[in-house]
Amino acid sequence: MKDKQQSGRTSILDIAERAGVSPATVSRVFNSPHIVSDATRNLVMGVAKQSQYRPNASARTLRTRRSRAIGVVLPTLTNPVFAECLQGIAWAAAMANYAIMLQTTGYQLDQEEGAVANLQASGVDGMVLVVSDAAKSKAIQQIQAAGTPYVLVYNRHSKHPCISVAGDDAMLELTHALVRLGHRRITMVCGRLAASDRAQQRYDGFVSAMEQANLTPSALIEVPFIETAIDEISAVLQAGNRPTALVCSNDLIAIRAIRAAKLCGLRVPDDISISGFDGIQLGADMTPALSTVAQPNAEMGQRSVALLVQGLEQENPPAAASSITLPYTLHWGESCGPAPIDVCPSS
Amino acid sequence: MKDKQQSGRTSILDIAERAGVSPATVSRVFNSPHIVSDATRNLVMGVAKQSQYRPNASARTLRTRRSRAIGVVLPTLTNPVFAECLQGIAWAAAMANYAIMLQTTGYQLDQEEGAVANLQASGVDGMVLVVSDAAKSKAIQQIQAAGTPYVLVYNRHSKHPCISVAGDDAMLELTHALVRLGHRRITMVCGRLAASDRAQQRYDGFVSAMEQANLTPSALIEVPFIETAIDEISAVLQAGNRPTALVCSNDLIAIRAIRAAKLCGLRVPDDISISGFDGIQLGADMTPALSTVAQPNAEMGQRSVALLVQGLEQENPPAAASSITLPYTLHWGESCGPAPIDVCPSS
DNA sequence: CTGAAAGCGCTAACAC
DNA sequence: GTGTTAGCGCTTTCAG
Repeated sequence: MKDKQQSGRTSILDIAERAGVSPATVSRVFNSPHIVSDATRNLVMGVAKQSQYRPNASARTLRTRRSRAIGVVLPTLTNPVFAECLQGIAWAAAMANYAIMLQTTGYQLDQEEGAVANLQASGVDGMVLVVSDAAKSKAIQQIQAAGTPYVLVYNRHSKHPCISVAGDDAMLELTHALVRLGHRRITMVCGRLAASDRAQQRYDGFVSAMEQANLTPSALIEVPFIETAIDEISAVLQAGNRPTALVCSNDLIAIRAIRAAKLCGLRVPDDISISGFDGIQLGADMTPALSTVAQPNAEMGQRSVALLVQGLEQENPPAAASSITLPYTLHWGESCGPAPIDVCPSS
Repeated sequence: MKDKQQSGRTSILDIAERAGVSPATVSRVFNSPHIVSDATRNLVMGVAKQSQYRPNASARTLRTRRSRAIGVVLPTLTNPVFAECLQGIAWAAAMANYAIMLQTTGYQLDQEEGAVANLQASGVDGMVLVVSDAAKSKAIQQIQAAGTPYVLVYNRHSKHPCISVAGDDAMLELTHALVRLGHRRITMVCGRLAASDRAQQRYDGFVSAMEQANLTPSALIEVPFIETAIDEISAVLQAGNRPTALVCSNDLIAIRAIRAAKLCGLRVPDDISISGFDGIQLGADMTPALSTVAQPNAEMGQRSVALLVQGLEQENPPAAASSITLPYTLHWGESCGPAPIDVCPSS
């Protein structure tokens, strides 16, 4: 009598039969409830509930060609900036009733392409991604070739739909502020430029600011993104005529720079000012609290999903024109201060 | 002549036709290449490649009842411990050629159930999750009712397959070490116990250690998981007869406690020792470097996927018996030191 | 407002 | 080694 549901899942046919209606009606109850009479709807709902019926996603996807899944491609979760963003993505996706499929690239270009390929194979409806370099990303080309809707986050490029912050402006503003605090010898510490167009843009802003202030930016320090690199930074801090300020391309690097400085016996910010970029939450809980350019990371994730979903629903994929530039905030923590006066004078 | 592929995706039928073979053969080429003759295999592969053919995942899933997707349920990505774990999950899943679908619960029980329901609806083959309380999780019951294979991470419970670390032992060991350093007034700062069985277990270890040392643990400070709570901690530090050591249930809380201490004018570790738990990577880059019980977070993620996938492949769902306890490491950073001698004597 | 029937793209018996 | 065929569970015209 009740041996029907034992093997496999209950299907729409079972529900139809038990409710004494056609499968089509059951389908309607789930997809367009309002076009079904109250009586039948309640009846079907009841049967479905007590049979613990769950529509089969693959069958639905196969039929409708829409998976309600969106692919997410991120460099790493080891940097909290992306974790925070992903949290925003997850919230927004849940709100919009989409599932998310995650892929991580480790800043590796071949992995980016692989991630995109996997996601295409999984049949996602669209993708949210942060790539190394939007300008020459093969991964993006693949996506476009397949006609999959997509939105970039953090990346900033006029030819793509992007949710981003004006990193160059932000860095320019930050650098100016440092100059106003009396700093003259300012060095930038960057993640590998080749692996991040954001770092490149931030560097540009830094250089502009220095030029406008008639200062020569000292040689850029390029460090790996994922490993620690405290040694490279220490070397610079121990050289003669060391910088009075270190401007870092992201918070993680700044935190390590602070450690490097302290290990060198320098006080932050008394002896040296150090700034970050991103506004990760932990930055505010450290001591000294990190001075940084705060980006609305979770919001950026949410917005990217919102934009993508909107494009999906109205069958009008997000285009470059719908890009959104979000405002940044200069967070003055405690890691930056006036330039020290007792340091050996410049040159 | 070439107007076949313009609408929709190319299917296995197209490839079969173009290659002059049957659809079944094309299927075989993709699923069991070795049972097809070299000649036909190469032929089909060629046609497939140049037609940019990608097997349709939903159709395959519908037919085989296996999605090659695993669901992941995590409390939050705002705590790097879970982000690091997720990174491990992502790696392992990619290695094993599985996709991952992510859901976040914010430590909310109803969200846990919702997440599981969504994942079931998405048709994942199995799930990896960390729940608030393994002992009484309705979410886990749902999973079991549906017969979906699953593995818990961080949670530790004899009735479930778990990848975990002995949090109680670890905390006991840590507390003993603190006692050996001369600390007598040690207070534990915990995330809400109700929201985390890990915190509960760690607390148990703390209490055991204190009892073994014939010390009375001062009242537990319970703080929220996600918000900052620096004020609550400061209050305790400013009270008379303050603790000489703060034992925190996770690194995030420890970092905030360090800030609270410093804001109260206390030096860490000279005036007060503060320890964390989890071993998030950032802890090592801070100054003082965080003293903590390090867990192999990424590895825990990897292992959980490995265990799950193995269970999936051999159609033998992971059981409690296959649980794995991973070793923890006491990381002595710089945030803990000998108890100060100048503090007002106890009672 | 509801039912009948076709088929989305793929795999797995089963024949040859 | 390869081809034929029958669905997996669902949605969606098209009738009524």
